[in-house]
Amino acid sequence: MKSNELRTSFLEFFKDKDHTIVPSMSLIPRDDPSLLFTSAGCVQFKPLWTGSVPLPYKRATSVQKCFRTSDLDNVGKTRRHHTFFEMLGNFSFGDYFKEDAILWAWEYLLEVLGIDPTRLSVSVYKDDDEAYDIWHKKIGLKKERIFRFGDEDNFWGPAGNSGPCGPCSEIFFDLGEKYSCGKKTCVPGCDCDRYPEIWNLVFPQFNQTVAGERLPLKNRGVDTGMGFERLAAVLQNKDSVFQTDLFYPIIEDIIKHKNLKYGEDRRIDVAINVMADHVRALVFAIGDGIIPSNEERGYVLRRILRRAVRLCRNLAINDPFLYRFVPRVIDMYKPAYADLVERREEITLIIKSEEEGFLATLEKGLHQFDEICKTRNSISGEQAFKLYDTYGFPIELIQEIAKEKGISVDEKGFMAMLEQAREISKAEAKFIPKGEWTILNDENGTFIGYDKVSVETKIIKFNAHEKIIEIVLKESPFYAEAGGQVGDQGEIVGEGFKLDVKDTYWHQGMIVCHCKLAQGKFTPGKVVAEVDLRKRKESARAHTATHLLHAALRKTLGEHARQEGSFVEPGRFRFDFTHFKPLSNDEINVIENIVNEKVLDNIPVEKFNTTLDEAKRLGAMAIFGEKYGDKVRVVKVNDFSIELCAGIHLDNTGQIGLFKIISQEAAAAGIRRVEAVVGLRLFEALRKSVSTIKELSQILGTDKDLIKKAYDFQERLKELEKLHRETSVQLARIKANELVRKLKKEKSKIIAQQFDKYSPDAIRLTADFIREDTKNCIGILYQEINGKLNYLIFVGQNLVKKRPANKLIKDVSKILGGGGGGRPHMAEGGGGDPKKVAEAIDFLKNKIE
RNA sequence: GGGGCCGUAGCUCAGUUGGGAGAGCGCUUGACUGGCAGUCAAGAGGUCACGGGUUCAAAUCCCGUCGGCUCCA
Repeated sequence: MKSNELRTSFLEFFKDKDHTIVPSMSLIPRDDPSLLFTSAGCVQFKPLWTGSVPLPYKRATSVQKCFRTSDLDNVGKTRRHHTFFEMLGNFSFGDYFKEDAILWAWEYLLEVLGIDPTRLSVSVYKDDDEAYDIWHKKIGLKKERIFRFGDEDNFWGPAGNSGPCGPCSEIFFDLGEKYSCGKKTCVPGCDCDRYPEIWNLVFPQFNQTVAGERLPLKNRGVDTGMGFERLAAVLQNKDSVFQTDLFYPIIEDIIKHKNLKYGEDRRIDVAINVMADHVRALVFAIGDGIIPSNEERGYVLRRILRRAVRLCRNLAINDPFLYRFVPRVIDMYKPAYADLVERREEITLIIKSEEEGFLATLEKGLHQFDEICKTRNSISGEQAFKLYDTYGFPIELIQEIAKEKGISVDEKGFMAMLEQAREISKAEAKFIPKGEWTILNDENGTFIGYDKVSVETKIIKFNAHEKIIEIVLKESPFYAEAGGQVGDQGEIVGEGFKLDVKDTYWHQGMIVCHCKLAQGKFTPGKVVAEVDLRKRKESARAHTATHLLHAALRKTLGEHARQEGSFVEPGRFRFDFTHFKPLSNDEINVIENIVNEKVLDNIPVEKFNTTLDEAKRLGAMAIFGEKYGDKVRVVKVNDFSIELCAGIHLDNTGQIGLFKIISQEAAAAGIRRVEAVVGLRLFEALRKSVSTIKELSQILGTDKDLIKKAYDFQERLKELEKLHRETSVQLARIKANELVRKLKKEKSKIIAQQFDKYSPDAIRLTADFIREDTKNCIGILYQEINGKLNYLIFVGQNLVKKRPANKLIKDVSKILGGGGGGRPHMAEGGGGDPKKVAEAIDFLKNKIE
């Protein structure tokens, strides 16, 4: 069965059993900060089991995009590990339980897929007799094909650090003797390749807290996950996932490009597998809006890409290479993930430029490498770590190159330093209250902030740790960070205490206020919650302005200028959009004009809830990679701008006040970022710049052509500086001649001369000239500035060894009460007392005679 | 969120314990010259990222900001 058919057959099977087909969530998990990536099919459903949101359906089925890097080192080497994969799942929330889950799984495998039941065996949790009996009595599976395992294997979850978990039952497929590790202990569940686990049926019945406690789950149910790629390998009768139609077309492309042979040299096979896996993962991750970067998700992406590039090097590929296979991946996945198609060029470009970036980094690292090799023939742990940590040189590559050059690497020392760095990083990580959530009322807070900014309500959940307290309110006027708009700030006042709300965010369907205790002692109960209205207003100005900007960009630049992300805070915002070149000044002017026209037209901003279909019919813009429910909120300004958006907006565009773009830059390849300010903040900035210009015109003595005037001044200054330099040289020459003549006439060996109003440069030059003319003298040239003495001591070439100037100046400075230093032929000092000059000169006279 | 490194001429970079802002390439001009980066000479080009501090003196030391690279969480 082709994999594209397999997907549909699964969804159709469960649809027939009254399941709602739910689309895959983005690889970026929404409102779950404990997870970096969507790592399983159940992630998007977590709040449905805990009951923190109302149930939209009781049964669901999905094919979920997933991303895991926990086994990164194994990817490509084994027949079943990969970073990106899809998971087939069926889910029940307070509805059917073990029996139906098991019977349907069996039915699907046997009757739809036609799998030979004699090749299947199962496991259950050690004391889960209920599941055991269903397999044994209802299905009729023989006892020797049912295994009981403990917590390690048959208790699942939670995904992330808290949430639903429970016992599970796994289904294994027997590939046959030849894949076995041969040990006597080789039974289903063995680590070797013989019995891949194809389906895991989880029965979530507990809600594990952050602290590790397991509470009964409100909507206990079923959560199953079947590895799509593994299943495809079984059905297509392939040795490994890389030979299925989910990978092989990519592999074919790779070997065609470089005339490689697949299946002959394991080392080459592994490299090709890794490349195929990683490029597929990159396409999906970037498709969901993650961009390679130096932090968080983006960093994981960067690491994956670099791992692949490094393996390219092993195949003697030294140019950007991976990006070539993006079209193939997208082509393969088009039937199930059509939205990738329109992002093809962008994804290709991002991967290509990241590859180029890494190749440049490697170039720099190689330079460092050579520097080290110049001086010694081994690399210490510290040096290896520096190459790795500062120059981004993968340790594997350090070893490879060292091997080529025949030098050793202190791997133990390297690992020790890496471990140390990890510890430091962990220890300093951001403080999140580790305390326990106290649940006073097991209902969900509701957001009422669209209409109200102040409300009397009560605390229903809280998590306090010293002065940091996280709070869930029954009714929250605080907007939680979403859609790029920062969370509201404000205060919560209760009996005998006051809390400052520093931030508000979503956590598993709850609106959480991150607070700091400002006054009194915290006790839960009735409170008055009030949003900081001034900040809220300024945020709303900025947010409504992003919508106008978005529309103006599309109108000016074309339909491709689509929003990629935004960051909205009081009075200003950043807006990222797809566009391939910088905006010209003309374009910026046009865009600003359009937005400001809409502001001046004072158009009402309509906000209403509707269905997703209706919103689409209206032509609403949605942000790519965002997931929307069936009910959506639409924000509409005439026909000019219609967007899906849950953010806080103004009542009419006039409240924006004024709009101005203040900067633009590249956010990533193919993505431009503009920053703009609005409202009061913009007004403040304008006021400041007007007064700056006013002051400037006063200084420059003109109120027009300021720029030309400034250039003129600059030009004039340069001329004068040049003239001054030339004069200084001549003056120094004259002065030097004079002093040398005097020296010779007096047959003295010391020159002491006051040089007031000379520049340090001129004094130095004079000393240079004197040193050219006479080799046997010591000189001190000094000047008085602000009642203190600056001085320069020089020593003739023949005396440099015997009486180095930098030593003399230490002693002279002691006499004068200042400080100084320099080089043997010339030294400078300062801060001395002018009255003691004579004493210093006497000292020098003594030194030379 | 926490570290490391970096920011100096158009480009690639050097700049010792704080004490004259440099090299190579490129550019301009002139002379010489039959090649492969031709040779020689002269010249232009710098807010040493920015803002504070320490100091008689900061490209150099300290603090902060911005930007780039990089490692970890």
